[in-house]
Amino acid sequence: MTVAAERTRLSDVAQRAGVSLATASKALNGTGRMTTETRQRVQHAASELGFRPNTHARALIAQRSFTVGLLTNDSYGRFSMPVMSGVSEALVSKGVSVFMCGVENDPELGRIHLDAMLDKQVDGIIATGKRGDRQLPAELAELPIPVVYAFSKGPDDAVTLMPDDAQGAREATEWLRRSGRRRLAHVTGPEGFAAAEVRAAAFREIAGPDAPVLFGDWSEAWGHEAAARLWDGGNGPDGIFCGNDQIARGIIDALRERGVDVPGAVGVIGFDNWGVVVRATRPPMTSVDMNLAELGRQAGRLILALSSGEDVAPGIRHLPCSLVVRESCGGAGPDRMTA
Amino acid sequence: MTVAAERTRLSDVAQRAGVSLATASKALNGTGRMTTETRQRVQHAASELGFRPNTHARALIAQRSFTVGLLTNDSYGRFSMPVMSGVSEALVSKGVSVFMCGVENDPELGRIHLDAMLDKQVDGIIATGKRGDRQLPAELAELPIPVVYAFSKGPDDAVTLMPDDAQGAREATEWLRRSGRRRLAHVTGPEGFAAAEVRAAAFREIAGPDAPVLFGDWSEAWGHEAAARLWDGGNGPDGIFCGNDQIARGIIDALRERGVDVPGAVGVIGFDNWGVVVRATRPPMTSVDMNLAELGRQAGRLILALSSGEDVAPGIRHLPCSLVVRESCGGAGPDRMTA
DNA sequence: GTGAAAGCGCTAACAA
DNA sequence: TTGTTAGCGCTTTCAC
Repeated sequence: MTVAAERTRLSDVAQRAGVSLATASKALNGTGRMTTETRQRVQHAASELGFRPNTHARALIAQRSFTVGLLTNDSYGRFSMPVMSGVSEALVSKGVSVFMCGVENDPELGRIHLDAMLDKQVDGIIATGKRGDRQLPAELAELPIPVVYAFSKGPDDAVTLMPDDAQGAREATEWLRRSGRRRLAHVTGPEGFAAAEVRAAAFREIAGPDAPVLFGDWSEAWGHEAAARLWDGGNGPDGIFCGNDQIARGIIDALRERGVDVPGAVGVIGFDNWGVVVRATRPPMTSVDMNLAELGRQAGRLILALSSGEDVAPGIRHLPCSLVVRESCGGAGPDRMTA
Repeated sequence: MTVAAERTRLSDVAQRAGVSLATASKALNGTGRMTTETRQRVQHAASELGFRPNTHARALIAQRSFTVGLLTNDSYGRFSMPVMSGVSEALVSKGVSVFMCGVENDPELGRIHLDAMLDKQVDGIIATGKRGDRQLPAELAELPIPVVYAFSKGPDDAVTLMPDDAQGAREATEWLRRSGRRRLAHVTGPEGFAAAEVRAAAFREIAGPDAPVLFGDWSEAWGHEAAARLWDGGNGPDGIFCGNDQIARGIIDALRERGVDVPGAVGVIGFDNWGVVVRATRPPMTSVDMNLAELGRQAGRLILALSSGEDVAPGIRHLPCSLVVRESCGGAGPDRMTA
C-alpha cells in the first residue's frame, strides 16, 4: 500500500508531446495560440499519462486556491447538512472544494479553524449554523476574503441568505383557512427566537390578531402541553400551525390520545419538514420546507461570484419556503418530502 | 469589501528581523542552528507582521497538503455528522483540514470528488457512510494515498473502523436480563443488513436461541406492527431490545396505547441513541450509543499516522458502544445522551 | 551562526 | 506558432 507513485508533471506531458513546457501549459488551459494539431497532441499525451495539474503550484501563482471554507456550529447537522450538500453541489462542478469547519460554540475553536482557512488561502467563507438569528463564534468581519452568511446572522452590510419564514408561515396558515378552518391557533418555540417571532407575526397576519399564539420551546413535550391548554375547558381550534415539526407531532399525538381526529376535526401543519418526524407522525405531517439545500446552492454561487471579483449587492436575500402537503391537514398532495 | 490586503511573506519577516530568507525560515520552523536571540527576533518580527506561511508553497515542496478528504454518502448526516466532527476534532489541532465530499450514491459524483481530492493532493481519505456494510460509490482501492474506512465497508485488507454492534447488543440484552426480565424479544430492521444480523445474533447469545427475533424495517410503523404481533394472542415479552430507536419508539407508543406499562411491565431498549427520538419518547428511552464521534477521532488519528508513513495494521477495529440508560428499561441512570 | 542559490510544478510575459 | 525565462513563496543543501 501507500507507495506514492511518481506523479506525472507537466514536463512529462510536454516531453511526450514533443513540445515545450509553455506550449503544453497553454495547450491544456486553452490559452495561447497554436495549431489544433499541437493542442490535441498535447491533450492526448496528458490523458495518456493521466496528468493532473498540481493545484498547489497553480494556487501559488493564481493566488487562489479553489477552495472555500464552510463554518458551522450545528454539530447535529439538522440544518447545516442540507446547506452543506447544496454548497458542495454548486461548487464541485466548478472545481472548488469545501473545507468543513465545525466550531461548536467555542470561540477558541472558531479562531483555530479561521486561522487554518486563512493559512490555506480559501477563496471565501460560508457561515452557517443551527440558528439563523445568531452569529458564529468567529471574527468574520474584517477578513481579506469574501464571506457569505447562509442561515446564520452576519453584519448588516454582509451578503446573507435566509429562508423566508414569513412567507412559509403565511402559506401554511392560508392553506388551513382555504380548507375551511376558521378557529386557528399557532404553537411555537420561545419568544426571543427570531424564527418563532417572524412566523408568529405572519400567522397573525392571516389568522387575525385575536388568534391564539402560544410560545414555549421546540419540543414534543411542549406540543402535548399546548394541546392540553388549548382543549382543557372547551373546544380547541380546528387548525393549528406549529413552529416546528416536533411541536406538531406532540400535538397530533396528544389529540389522538384525546380522541380528536386529525385531520378530520383539526388540521395540523408543522415547520422544517424533517423527514424522521413528518414521516413517523400518524397521519404523516404537512410541513413547511425551508429548502436549505437550495439556500446552500445559492450561497455557493454567491461566494464564487464574490471571489472572482464580481459585485454582489449586500443585504439579506430571502428564499421561498415550500409547503409540503401530507395528510395531517386535510387535502392530500404529492409527497415532496426532502429529508 | 474584498480588498485583498497584501499578505506578508517570509521575505518581509526576514527583512524586518534583519536576516536572510533562509535564516528566517529556519528560525520559524525550529530547524537549523542559530543564536536564541536571532530566532526570537525573527519570531517576534513574524508575529508583529501577522505572518502566515503560504501553505501552497509549502505543499509544493513537501508534497503534502495537510488536508484530508472525507467521503460520505450520508446526505442526511445522521451517522456521518458525528464521524465528521470527530475527524475534524482530531485533525484541526494538527493543522490538517478536512474536505467534505458528499457523493450520495452516484458513482459519477464519486469520481468527480475523488478527482478533485487527488488534484488537491489530499494526504489521505476517510470513507464514511450511512451504512457500515456498504461500499461507497468510488474506486478507492488502488489509490496512491492512504484510505481509512470509518463506518463504511472497504476491502478486507483495508484499515477499517466499526462500532462493536455485537458488544452493544449484548450489553443491552444483559441489562434487561439483570433487571429481572425473562421473556426477551428482539425487533429489528431487515435481514441482509449486517448491523441487524449482528445485533440479532448477539441478542440470541444472551437471550437464548428460542427468544423471538422479528426482522422488518427501521421505522416506527414497524415498531407498532411488531408490538401487535407480539401481543396479539396473549402475553407479550417483558423485555424488548430493538435494532434502532425508531422501532423502539414505535413499540413504546404502541404499548402505551394498549395500556401496557413501560418500564413497569416491559423494559424497552433502543439502538443509536438518536437525541431527537430518545428524548421525545415517553418515557425517555434507554439506547445504545455507537460513539461515532470517537470513531471519527480515531479515524483522524489513523489517517494522520498513515500519511506520515507510519505502519498501521490492516483489518477491522471494533470500537465499543455504550449503553445510555434512561427510564424505558427500569433502573435509572444519568443521562449521558450525545446527540 | 548565517546566507546565497537551487528548485517544488506551474503560468505568463516576452522573444524568436 | 512555439519556446525561453522569470517568478509565485517557501525549504533546504551547501558555502562562507
